Order: sequence, then structure tokens, then C-alpha cells
Amino acid sequence: MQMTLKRRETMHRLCGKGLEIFNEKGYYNTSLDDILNELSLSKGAFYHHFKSKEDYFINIVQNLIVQKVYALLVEPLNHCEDPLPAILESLENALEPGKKNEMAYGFMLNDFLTEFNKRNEEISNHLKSILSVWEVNLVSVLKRGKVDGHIARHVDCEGAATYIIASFLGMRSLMMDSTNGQLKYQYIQQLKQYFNAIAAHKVAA
Amino acid sequence: MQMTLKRRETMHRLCGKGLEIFNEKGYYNTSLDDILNELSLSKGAFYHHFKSKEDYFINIVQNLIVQKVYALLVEPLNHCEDPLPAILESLENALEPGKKNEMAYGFMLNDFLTEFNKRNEEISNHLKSILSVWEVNLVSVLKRGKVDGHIARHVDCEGAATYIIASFLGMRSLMMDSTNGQLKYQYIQQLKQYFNAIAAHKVAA
DNA sequence: AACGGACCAGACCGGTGGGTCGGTTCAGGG
DNA sequence: CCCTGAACCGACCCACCGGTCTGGTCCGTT
Repeated sequence: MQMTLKRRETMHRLCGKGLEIFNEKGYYNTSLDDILNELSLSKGAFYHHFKSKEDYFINIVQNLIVQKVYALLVEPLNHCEDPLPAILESLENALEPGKKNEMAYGFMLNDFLTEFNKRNEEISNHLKSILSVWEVNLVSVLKRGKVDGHIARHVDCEGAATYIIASFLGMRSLMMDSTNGQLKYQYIQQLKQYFNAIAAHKVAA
Repeated sequence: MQMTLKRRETMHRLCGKGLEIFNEKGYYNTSLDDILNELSLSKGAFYHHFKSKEDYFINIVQNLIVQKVYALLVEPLNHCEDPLPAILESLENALEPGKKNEMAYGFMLNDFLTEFNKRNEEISNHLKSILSVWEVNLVSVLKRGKVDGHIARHVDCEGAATYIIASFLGMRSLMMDSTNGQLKYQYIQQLKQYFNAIAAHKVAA
């Protein structure tokens, strides 16, 4: 049963390197040879494991991107008392530029979403479903915060979640090139202002 | 001297239709023939007027996109007393889906920015400079609002401008397919919350 | 040893799309 | 009326890339 091991190992290498390069240069701007050359693999190897470039990328999305988004943006919210600081921290974390060899996984969502929009509906739907998971979770956490008295009762949780996601995605377009730490700082600061507006004001007394 | 007229007219037709289709399908996903067929023009005609596809698009950016962004997002802010409602209105306006044949010009910024990022630096820079103009103007208007007592003194105008732009750009990724008027409404509502947080609280004596 | 199948190498194919080039039309000036 | 040059046509070139196909290698089984 070591066949399966070899297979999984090669597929894993392909997916990892694929995500790395797709994230760098974009999906349509990356040829299979770009990836295969880096791994010293051939077309034959690739098509032995994946039925198409599209199938390949969907594999990457569902195995790697989903996990990273979940780990960075969803999971950290489930074990906290006050949701607002937790959300803030998760966003700040996700916007952190990749350290060393690691990528900034949170970043790539916006890029891929716009790249596949109106170009490949299937992949687009996969990506949107990831966003959807995040959104649902945000809404649920916000509602819990409302019950627990951390968020003002008048707040529209769905709207707030949408707004948070939008601002996060938009930061990607702004932070694309320059590793401008300033931008991230500004973003976090303003987000705090917004959070302050929707937080339950501790009625002193 | 009607030659020049003819030339300008053809170039104008090319640019208009080009922006329309590029906006629909993306730059790299649109072939020159896609555009030329619609206008019943030939490759020869195209390359008589433009030296490359890139040159063509830069022409579009600097002639059409700049104007529209300016008209929608910059100019409306210069003749108002209270900046916050004016900004809100301009954003709401820019997010309005294209009526009939008209496009939603505000939309396309995020798409083009991410499409050209790390793929064509020159075009990318042109687009970023448009963003920059908008940002500078936002900052200036916000600062004026601070002086005029509409915005709280503690507000970081640069940060606020960045934040507004980011949230606006991000909305594009969310509103891509479904003409979901709900999203726009949610966005505007939450933006009001944020604006409320940075507005100067009229100290009820 | 022999067989079979998983794994892989790389030449090849076919469509696509940016860009070229020789030729054609037509308006205007001498 | 011819000639020049701008505007335009469309066949062609070529690089690129996703996908196919033939054949080879390695490993486990019998």
C-alpha cells in the first residue's frame, strides 16, 4: 500500500507548489510547466494525478485554502468571550505578510475571487462558498455577542459581517505591492472605530 | 483636416467598446477580435491606431476611467459643507449597478487592480495612481471637515480615507454576480455606523 | 524470472490570440 | 486626373499552453 503513499506525496507537493505560484502570479498567468519545472515533474506525472488544470485547482482550494481560511478566520472566533476583539485579532493576523516561506493565506481570497469571476463559474462558486462559511460564522459570533451584552442591540449582524468582510477583502487591493505596514495599522485603527460604534456601551451605572 | 476627425472617431469607438467588454470579461480574457468583431473593424485598423493591446488599454484608462472616477468619486466632494454625507452619497452612487447601457464605472477599479497586479506593472501603476488621486482628495475633504467641526478632532484622516477605499473596493468582490441590492444597503448602513463614530458629536450644550 | 500496474518522461497536437505585412480604398491637393 | 498618404482589410506568422499519447522505469506480487 505504498503506492498510495507515493501518490499522495506527489499530489501534496503539486498542490503546495501550485498554491504558492498561483498566489504569486495568478491562475491564468501560470502555466502547468511553470509549476512542473520547479518540481522537476512532467506533464505525464501531472495528468496521472489530476484530470485537468481546473480539477487541480479545485483540489487546492478545497484542501489548502479552505483549511487556512478556517484556521485563520473562523476557528479563532469560537473560543472567546467578547467577539469584537477576537475578530480584530484574527483580521490583523490574516493580514500579516507571509513570514519567510509561508504565505499570507488570508490575502489570496480577493485575488482569486476576482480572477475567476465571470471566467470560471465552478471555481468561482467554490471560492464564494468559502466566503459564505466565514460570513455565516461571523454572523453567528456577532449574534452571540449581542446576547452576551458585548454588542449593541440595534446592530444588524448580517450587515456588520458583510461590512467586515468587504473591508478585509478591499485591503488586499491596497496592500498588493508595498509591504506597507502602515496600511494595515490604519485599517486596524479604523476598524476599532467602527467596532466602537457597534459595541454595547457599558452604561456606567 | 477631416482625417484627424475620422481617426479620433474610430479611436473613440474602439476605446468605448473596449472598456465595455474588458469590464465584462476582463482584460486578458478578451481578445482583440472580440472587440473588433463587434465594431466590424479589422486587426489592421486597430494597429493603425494603437501600437499594442497594452497601449490601447492605457489609453482607455487615462481617457475614460480617470474621468468617470473623478466625476463619480472626486468631484462631488468638492462642493459640500458636511463631507460625511457627501462621501456616503458618492459611494452609494458609484455602487449603483449600471442602468441600461451604462456601466457601473466605480465597480471596475477593484477588478482591474487585481487583474493587473503582478502581471503588468505599468498598467497597474496607472490604476494605482487613480486610486491615489481619490485618496488624496478624500483626505483633504476629511481634513476640511475636521476644521469645520463636522469630524471629531481625534480622527486620523489618512487612515479613514484608506479604510473607506478598502471597504468600497471590497464590496466589488461581494457584489460580483447577484444584483443583490441587499448588499449595497447593508454596506451603506454600516458605513453610516462608522461615520457616526468619527463624526464630531454635536455636544448638546 | 516474469508479469502487471502505478508512476512518470517528454514529444506532440490543436486551439488561441497578439502582432505583422502586403495590398486595397478613398479623400484631397496639385 | 493622378498621386500621395491616411484609413483599413484580412491572411498569415508564431509563441504559448492545456491536454494527449506513446513508451519507459520502478516496485510488488506470484
